[in-house]
Amino acid sequence: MRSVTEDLTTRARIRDVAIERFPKDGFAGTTVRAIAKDAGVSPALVLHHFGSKDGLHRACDEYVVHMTIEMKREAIETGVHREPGAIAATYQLAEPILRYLAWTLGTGSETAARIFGDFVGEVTAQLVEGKEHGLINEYHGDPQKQAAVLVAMQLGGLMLHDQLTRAFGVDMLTAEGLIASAPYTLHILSGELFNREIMAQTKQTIEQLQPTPDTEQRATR
Amino acid sequence: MRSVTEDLTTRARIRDVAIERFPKDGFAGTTVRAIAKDAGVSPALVLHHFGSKDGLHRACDEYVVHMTIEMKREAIETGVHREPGAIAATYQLAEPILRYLAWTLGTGSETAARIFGDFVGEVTAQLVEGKEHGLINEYHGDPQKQAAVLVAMQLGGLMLHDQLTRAFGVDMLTAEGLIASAPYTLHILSGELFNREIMAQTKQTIEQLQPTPDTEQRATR
DNA sequence: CAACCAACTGAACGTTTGTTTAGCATACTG
DNA sequence: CAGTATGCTAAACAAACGTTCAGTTGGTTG
Repeated sequence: MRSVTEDLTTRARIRDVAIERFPKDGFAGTTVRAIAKDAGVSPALVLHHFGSKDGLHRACDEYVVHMTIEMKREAIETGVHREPGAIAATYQLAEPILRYLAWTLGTGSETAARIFGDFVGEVTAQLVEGKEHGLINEYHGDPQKQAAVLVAMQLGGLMLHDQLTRAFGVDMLTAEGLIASAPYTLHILSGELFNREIMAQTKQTIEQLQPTPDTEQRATR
Repeated sequence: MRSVTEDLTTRARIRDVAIERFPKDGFAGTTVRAIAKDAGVSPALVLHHFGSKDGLHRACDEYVVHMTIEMKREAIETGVHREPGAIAATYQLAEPILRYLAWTLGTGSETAARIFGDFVGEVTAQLVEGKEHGLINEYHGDPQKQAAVLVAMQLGGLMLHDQLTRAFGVDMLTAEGLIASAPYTLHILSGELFNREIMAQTKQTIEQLQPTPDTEQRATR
């Protein structure tokens, strides 16, 4: 498989190197000199293009957010469930992007909050729409909070891809890994794993521990 | 509420400062001088007690793993669901521990693999036992893989606690946050959120995309 | 009291860090 | 052809880094 980074602008090549390095060694742990060496340029050029190390960080964030949106759009247009070949190609290209995304989400940065917020917004809409299409039975309480928990669950798999890769023996950031793990995820989400009565009962027990609603607005169904 | 770090050994105080700093600024981003300043000692003393910065890192890992085991044991003994006051106190003490844990899991270190592996082992046992007690209906495929996905989902909430805290308006690393979010989690796990038929059907569709089993050992139910 | 040991510090060491600056080549523009 | 951006580098800079070392406390032991 051909390397994608062959025929790129030098600027883009530097950025791509940074996107690979930051998640691996952290921001402070990644030196400008290391990035320059990987990209085959002088350290000065990195700063010539991005102004500063922070500037490079911002550029990486911007690019990854942009690519995430682009990937999502493309996935929808292609039709995710119908073309496993296409989604595989997308994933192949996007592995560093996903890795960077997972890293950013763990940093608690402003970008992380933005990405998480976007996902929650989208899933919230899907929850409301899903009730019409029949995919969603009924969400509990505030749909936005329901969406946030759902997104956190999903992203957990992304952030722990290294561990899941070890557990499954397949790279979790590829289509193959997704396909291998999806049945296990769906088994849980379809309610087939846990005993429904016991879980529902536990839920009620915990709901009784809720602090008094005070003057807070209460979420309605 | 009294600070817990008042009447501690200097060595312990340094370690606790490091446990707070590492997740916030990363390992490379945290300087020995900053740790020393926070602990009110000289930088030289940090290295006197831990040999090197890496030694301090190892000591933090060890301590957090130890505390995690201790907390789990204590939670079981106290009876998690019966004494909200006790669990609250435990959480109060353990917030930095949980934060450090979440950070470590994202680094892909050896400690992260160990912790994740421990969790998976425990949940796997719970899955098998759960079938007898009725909590578990039936797990899909390999119980260890099922456990891994489950653990990743759970830890997703831990690793994204900052985002969930914002979404819920309550600190997710406290008992209050746990209680606030638990009903939403249980709503999903009890199969009340998604339409079961559609999810089960999607699962079957994806199972058909599975690569040929080749010579791999196949997981049995 | 002398000897000792662990806890602790101030000052310094050599490296590495992000960044700056002056300058070189190439290619486009008038 | 002169002029001027653009992409790029080598060399150097001050600051900050992890670490070392000699030396000072204060309490314990013989």
